[in-house]
Amino acid sequence: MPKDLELPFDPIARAGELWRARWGDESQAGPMTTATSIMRVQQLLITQFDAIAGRHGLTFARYEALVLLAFSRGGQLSMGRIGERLMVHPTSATNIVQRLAAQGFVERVQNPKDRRGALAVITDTGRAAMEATTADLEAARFGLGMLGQDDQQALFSLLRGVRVAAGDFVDSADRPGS
Amino acid sequence: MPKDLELPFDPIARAGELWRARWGDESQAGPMTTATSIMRVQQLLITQFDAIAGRHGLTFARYEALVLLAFSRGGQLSMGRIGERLMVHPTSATNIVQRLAAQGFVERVQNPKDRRGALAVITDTGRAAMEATTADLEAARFGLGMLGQDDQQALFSLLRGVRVAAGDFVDSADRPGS
DNA sequence: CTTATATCAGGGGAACTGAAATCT
DNA sequence: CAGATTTCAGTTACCCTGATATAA
Repeated sequence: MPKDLELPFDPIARAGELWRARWGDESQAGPMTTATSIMRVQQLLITQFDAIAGRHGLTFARYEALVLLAFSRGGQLSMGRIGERLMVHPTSATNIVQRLAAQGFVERVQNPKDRRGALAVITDTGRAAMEATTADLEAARFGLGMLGQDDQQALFSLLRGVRVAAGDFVDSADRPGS
Repeated sequence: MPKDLELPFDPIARAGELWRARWGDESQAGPMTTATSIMRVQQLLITQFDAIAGRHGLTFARYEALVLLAFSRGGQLSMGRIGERLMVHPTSATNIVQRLAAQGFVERVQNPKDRRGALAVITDTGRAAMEATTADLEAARFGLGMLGQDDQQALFSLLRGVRVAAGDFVDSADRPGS
């Protein structure tokens, strides 16, 4: 979706003004511009991240899978758990792992404890690609270097509220009775 | 990308802890978790928006194009301007308009002022689909109904900072000399 | 038998590149 | 002629659905 063309005005703010003019209702223009901003910033970040990961033969999605494996015990995980933790469909997990395997970044082995199951195991070259990508992403400060630590923290908290409300996970702080 | 599976913990916060444990460096775990949060929230929103637009035969991308046309003089715009304002590649603009035209939501006409150019003109049924989708999105408060007006405004401002830094548009407030 | 795990086949919406046609 | 506008063809990456094989 990306594009970099520099407009002399903020297109999102302008859309908000049109919205306001048409419905004269700040209560709708606000959420609309904020939602649009989230989408635009995501687009800016993913473009940047994919470019960085691409320098090491990865996409950001595949990089995330490598990070997950690298952080797991023995560097291995079943397809099911990968899908779960990456929040993608099981067939997407299979697909991602197949691509990584074709590149030699992971190896597919049979799960000895469940012969239905396959395990993805990160290889040394996979670990190296992951670490090189990580270093570059850190150097780019994950595209958010312009935010001070307070702003970055505030942004995380606000977004966390959205995720909790969407039922993304059970916020244990929401269950005082347990 | 979506999935709705409810985990008993915040997977993003957990990834942040692992990051912190490995590199012992808050300055990296913070931006990383915040960036991941942006991506996840975008995913939650786009899934919801696509579902709503789908009730009216649209995707969110096509809905955005209809909104743009509806707000334009005469309800018409060239492919180039559509791509520019939607921040998508020109070929993507062509593609979106072709799909809308196939549905009868826009009509393609020759630009009388530039015979190279085509114009997309929104039709009455296109306008109706757009307005029905808008009503549903507003009812859903653009997926951000859980945020108070202050929080919503704060979120917009923080994201605006990211957009400005990325050079998405020229912030006139950044040019005191002009 | 039911359930779980993973894969395969197939499709959709979106984005890109490169090349071409058409017009200014 | 050069440059702009749009389209076309082909590719890629991703995510999904539905059906299937295999094992728990």
